[in-house]
Amino acid sequence: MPQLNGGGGDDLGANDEMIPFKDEEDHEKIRESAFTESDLADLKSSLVNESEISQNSNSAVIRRGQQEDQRIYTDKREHLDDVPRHQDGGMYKAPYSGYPFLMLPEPYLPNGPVSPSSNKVSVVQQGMHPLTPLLPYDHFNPSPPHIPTDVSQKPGVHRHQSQEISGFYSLPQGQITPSMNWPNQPVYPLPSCGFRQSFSSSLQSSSSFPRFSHSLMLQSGMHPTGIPHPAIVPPSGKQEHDQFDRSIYTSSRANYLLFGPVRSGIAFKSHAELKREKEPKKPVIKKPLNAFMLYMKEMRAKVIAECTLKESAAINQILGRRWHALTREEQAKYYELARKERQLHMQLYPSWSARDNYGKKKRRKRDKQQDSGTDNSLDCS
DNA sequence: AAGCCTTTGAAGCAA
DNA sequence: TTGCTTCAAAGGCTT
Repeated sequence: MPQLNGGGGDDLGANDEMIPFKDEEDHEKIRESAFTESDLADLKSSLVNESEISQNSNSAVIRRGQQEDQRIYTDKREHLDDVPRHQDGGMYKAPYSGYPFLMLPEPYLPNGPVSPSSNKVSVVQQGMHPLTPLLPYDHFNPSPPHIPTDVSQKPGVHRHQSQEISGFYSLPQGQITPSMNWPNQPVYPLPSCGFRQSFSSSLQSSSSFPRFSHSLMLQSGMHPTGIPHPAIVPPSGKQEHDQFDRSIYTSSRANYLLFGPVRSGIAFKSHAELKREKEPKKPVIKKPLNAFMLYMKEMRAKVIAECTLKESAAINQILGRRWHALTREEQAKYYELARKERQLHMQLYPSWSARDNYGKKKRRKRDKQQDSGTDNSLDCS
């Protein structure tokens, strides 16, 4: 299995990267009872009950149990390592286009070169998982014979560049595809039926910039390297708006200077406000996706098509069941992918912390639970 | 318009 | 170390 690199090499939380498999028996039971595409109708009708069950059971207890199981499973990881990996030998076709898996030229990476041969930029095809187009799934083998997988990235430990990453994500030298338009392209696989608009081509013109003229690309949604990145999002959707407003303000101020306060028709903002406006808003760097999130991204469209469902909550319940029904090997693909995601994320944003995004939501779930009193579990009769 | 729902996993933090 | 909290995605729904 994605080896999860046991052996003390995996610093990216490999120990908790595998789901708890209580034992084979349970797993088989899960698989037997797992959602099948043929019983879609049953699923829809039972969905509520399932959610009720899952909600009524103490989630904290469940989590705790899972964590314990994870510990148990950690011990089993040696087993997993014996499991044939990616038997299909095919490509991992995750459509997720999370990180571009760029090979950043030295000047672009805070920590220096990714690899000795890193003077190139690799980009993934749009609409595909960054690892997909370039990497046969065999590349996910965490222990390529020639590449050490040990990346020490514990908190507080210097995150050195992973040669593994460079080995994984390199492209033919100098290759840049015109598809590096992360911010605008949907991260999702677009099903053939297309419930979304096609990829934006706004940055297709990026092919016109010979290499990253990064000084011109330092805008929201772009990594400081000048490379757009899906993990970077504007602090709010209003950013363009704000800039627009500012331009209006600028011209209005000119009017004020020319025509005075009456004809200019604006009330000037306080010095503090002006200062605040001048400070560039920090783009939000999102958390890297975990294995389940990657799985959801890949499978959501499929579930939507199969179940004719649209509500994410319901879809996620299905995906949660399917996730548990996956074999170790199947899950391992996503754990490994998630590990790569975290590695790359750490390389791109060495100083980023998940804590940075805390408090983004205005109303915490906890607050709501306090408000509602005690039990907010579903009452489906 | 903003938050909720729903899932699992990773990370952060307090005890 | 343990246990809890928050966030990551997503889109319909609720407030």
